[in-house]
Amino acid sequence: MSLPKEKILKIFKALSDEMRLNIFLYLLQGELCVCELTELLKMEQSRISHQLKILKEANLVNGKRRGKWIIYSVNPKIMDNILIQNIKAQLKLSQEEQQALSSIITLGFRKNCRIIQKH
Amino acid sequence: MSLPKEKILKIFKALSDEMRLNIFLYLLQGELCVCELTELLKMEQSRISHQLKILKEANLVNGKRRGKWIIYSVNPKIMDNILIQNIKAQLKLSQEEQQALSSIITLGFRKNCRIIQKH
DNA sequence: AAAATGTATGAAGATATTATCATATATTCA
DNA sequence: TGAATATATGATAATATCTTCATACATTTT
Repeated sequence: MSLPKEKILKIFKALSDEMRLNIFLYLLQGELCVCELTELLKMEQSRISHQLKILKEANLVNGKRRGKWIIYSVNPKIMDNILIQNIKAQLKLSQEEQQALSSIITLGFRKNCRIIQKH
Repeated sequence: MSLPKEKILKIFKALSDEMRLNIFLYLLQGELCVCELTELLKMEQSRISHQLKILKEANLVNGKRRGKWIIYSVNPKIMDNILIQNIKAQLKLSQEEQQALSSIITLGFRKNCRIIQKH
């Protein structure tokens, strides 16, 4: 699948931020809820949400509600694009990131998640 | 050739600007001096130069002096990268842009270039 | 050598992006 | 139903990026 220049530009903009690129790389490994991303990136929830919105608007990811969580995953349609396939092939999470991801999954973090809420 | 995340990030940043993306697409078609880019993009010379610097720092292009001109071209090394190859394959100049490029080349614009100088 | 041409660059102002805070909303749990 | 949890979002503050202007520098032309 080939995409028009504006869409590609939007994708570049979305991925031109380290934090968003990391979120995208995590999601390429599998679906995650916001609280899991908050834990993985050690950043405030609202910050994550804002970044997710930008990734969503670039059509890179989408989120669907499941219970009280919103589960984000890579938009399957965008994976038809060879550019995105190459990003996946070329960019990998670091050992530590991969490790952190694994523990969150195996420990079932989501079930007893406690988000850093300030209020 | 595979590139580390920081380099890819820098490339995304460089290409996340419409003007820079266009410059890069033009240069994918062949080398151009600054005054030719100024003509093609209808933008101020210093603006073009600043943008070229960012593309250069991302290792996407490089410039070498030839007479009084500085000729920019795509860094051949970066073309080893499959991501960049896909960008080239997927993103094309519009008809008008392609047309403008052709005339600049065939008319030998560079030789009697007059840059919009304000001073 | 002086003038003109082509390009680069630092600084300042103009814009855009991002982070943070406060709060709203939806859902679940007790 | 009320409290707690998970997420989203608008507004503002903090930063970063971009544009423009003035000018410097290298080369060429006269």
